[in-house]
Amino acid sequence: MGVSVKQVAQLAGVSVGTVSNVLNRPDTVRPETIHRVHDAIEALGYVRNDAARQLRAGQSNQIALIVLDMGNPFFTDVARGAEDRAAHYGRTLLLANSDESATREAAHLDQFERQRVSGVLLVPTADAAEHVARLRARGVPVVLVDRGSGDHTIASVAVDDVSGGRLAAMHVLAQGRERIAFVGGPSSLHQVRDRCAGARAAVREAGADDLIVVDTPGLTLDAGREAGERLRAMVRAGTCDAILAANDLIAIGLQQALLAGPDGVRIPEDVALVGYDDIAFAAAAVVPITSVRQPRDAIGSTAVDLLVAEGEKSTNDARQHVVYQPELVVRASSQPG
Amino acid sequence: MGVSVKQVAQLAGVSVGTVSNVLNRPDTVRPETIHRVHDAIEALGYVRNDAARQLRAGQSNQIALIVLDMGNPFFTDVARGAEDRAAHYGRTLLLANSDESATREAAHLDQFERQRVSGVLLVPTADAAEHVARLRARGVPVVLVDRGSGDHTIASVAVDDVSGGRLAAMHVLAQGRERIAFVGGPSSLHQVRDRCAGARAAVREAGADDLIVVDTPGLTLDAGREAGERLRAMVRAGTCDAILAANDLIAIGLQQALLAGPDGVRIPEDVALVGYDDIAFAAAAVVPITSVRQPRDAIGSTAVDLLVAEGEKSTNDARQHVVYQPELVVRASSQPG
DNA sequence: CTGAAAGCGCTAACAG
DNA sequence: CTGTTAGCGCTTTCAG
Repeated sequence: MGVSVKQVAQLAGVSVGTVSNVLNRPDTVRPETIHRVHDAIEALGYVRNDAARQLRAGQSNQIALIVLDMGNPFFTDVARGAEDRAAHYGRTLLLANSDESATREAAHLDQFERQRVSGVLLVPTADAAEHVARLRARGVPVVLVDRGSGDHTIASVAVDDVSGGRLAAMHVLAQGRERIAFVGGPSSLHQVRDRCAGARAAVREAGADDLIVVDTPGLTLDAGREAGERLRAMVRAGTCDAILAANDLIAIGLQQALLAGPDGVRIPEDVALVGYDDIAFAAAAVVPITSVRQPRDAIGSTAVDLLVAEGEKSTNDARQHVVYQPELVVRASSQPG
Repeated sequence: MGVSVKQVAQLAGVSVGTVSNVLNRPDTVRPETIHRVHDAIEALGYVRNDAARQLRAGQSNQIALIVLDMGNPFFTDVARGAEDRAAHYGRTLLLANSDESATREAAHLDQFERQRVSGVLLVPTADAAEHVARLRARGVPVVLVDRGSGDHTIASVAVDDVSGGRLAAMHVLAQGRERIAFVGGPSSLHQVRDRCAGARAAVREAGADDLIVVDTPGLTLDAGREAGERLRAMVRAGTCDAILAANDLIAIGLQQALLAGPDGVRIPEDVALVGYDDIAFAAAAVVPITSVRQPRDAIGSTAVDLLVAEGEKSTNDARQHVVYQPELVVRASSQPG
């Protein structure tokens, strides 16, 4: 079948040990021998077999990243940041998508464990705790991404979502809006809960009406559209004058539904709209969407840094928890009007 | 380090061969033994080592997919289709991003070759021919995606981009638009060349002015915005009344720049805009964008089908070439005005 | 500086 | 039905 070191060695007239040395520690081999070996490799089209190498080594140099939704540009940006950083450490990034499903998440984790990846970056689903515990029990380094871990022994990189929710709410409150809705879900996701909690706190402090919470089955364009149908009626009835979305996909979907049809409402005149993540498409929407920006690249690259640092710790050492502060980017969808 | 079959065998009081049988051919093992082995696996937290298994097997059951831009929802949709289909065959999909760079593409291909993936689905960069030839010489099955291969011995799944370009052009020509621009690049990409060629052919046949071709450095939002700055002036000067974009990211970027500022132009009154791919965000743009739809999921899943079929062929057999027909989805950005 | 040999964890014969 | 054993391709001592 494949070409192996043995054949290379034979053609070059050396032993397999020497071929291995040429490949991994060229400085210990005579230049002329190196040359001969390289010629043989070229001639035979030899390609190293990672499975064998990894079997020998005991683990791979691959890092896995599991995100909640590959269709969300927020996560592809995080992935890009992680991939670049991983390359910097000479590691490969394996990308997987849980689609917010704990089952799919578990399946991917199993697969990665069998592959003996050197670590896992996980944007966890709601029910991830158990899977994570199992992984760590087996000694697989884990970094939680886009979510602070309550557990001090698990490293994490996150954005202060409570603060982000507060930021969004205070922005619309400052314009005198008082009937504020928060749209997102499932509420089992921490991102959703925290952003909602932040918004609710701001609303309470301002003495406005209680936050209207609209639950959605997921953080997608479609979910946003569906919620928008319901909210359009509320806006027309005057029971809602500002909407905070749990992410930009929801916000974009909401906007489409709010503007649509003969009974469409005006943004921001009738209702202000604020998204979350500040993906590139938020600025390109029908009415450009105000959004809470997260440092997407930095989240990914920092996660890789933490994972690499993880290698040097024992299970019970304290872990690092990086928390970024979000930032409000104001656009037309919430312009005072 | 890790727990191996040997330890499982010992605890269960059987031999390693039996453990392997329990795992891979349970029907050949007495139920009670199976039970004992499973208990031991559970107790020890045994996880199969894929590297060893794969080394033994000679190749993995992983399929690789390399796309041009993970940030483009078109490709994530293709990837989703491929992943689902791969799972259906009991295979895992490895996802990688070349970012339109032949260097990155080559690096990923090398990596996948070392991993002995069972095949590669490739959305090729402009300079991929050489890499592909090398892969195939080593016996790695390859399916070209989103691009018909001139070579009959390489399987491919594609969309008729010439036809798609023609569709877009005929649509705006039918509205009496005669000064049509095509925006996209780099022109080394076949997608760009074919779509442009189709548009040009339609324009010629209609006897309109020659197609104005605006080259961009990539198929991204940013590239679209930059091109939009230039085109806005042309529209105002009356030298352009319709724009065909090589994809939706370009179209969305274009639209942002065209509408922006005090000298912004109106869409579709001053200029019609047509995109390509029909990603979800096209419908959510400031002015919803008319687009040429491709069957994204089907492209991904068919690619996997072809790759699997590939397994049974010898190098010189003819390969299958699936070509989908695109479909025009008309929205406000090109509404007769 | 180079060669010989052991062994990583697994599976697939082949014997029992 | 179960046990024994020979490698898969590689790296890494340990001798030469």
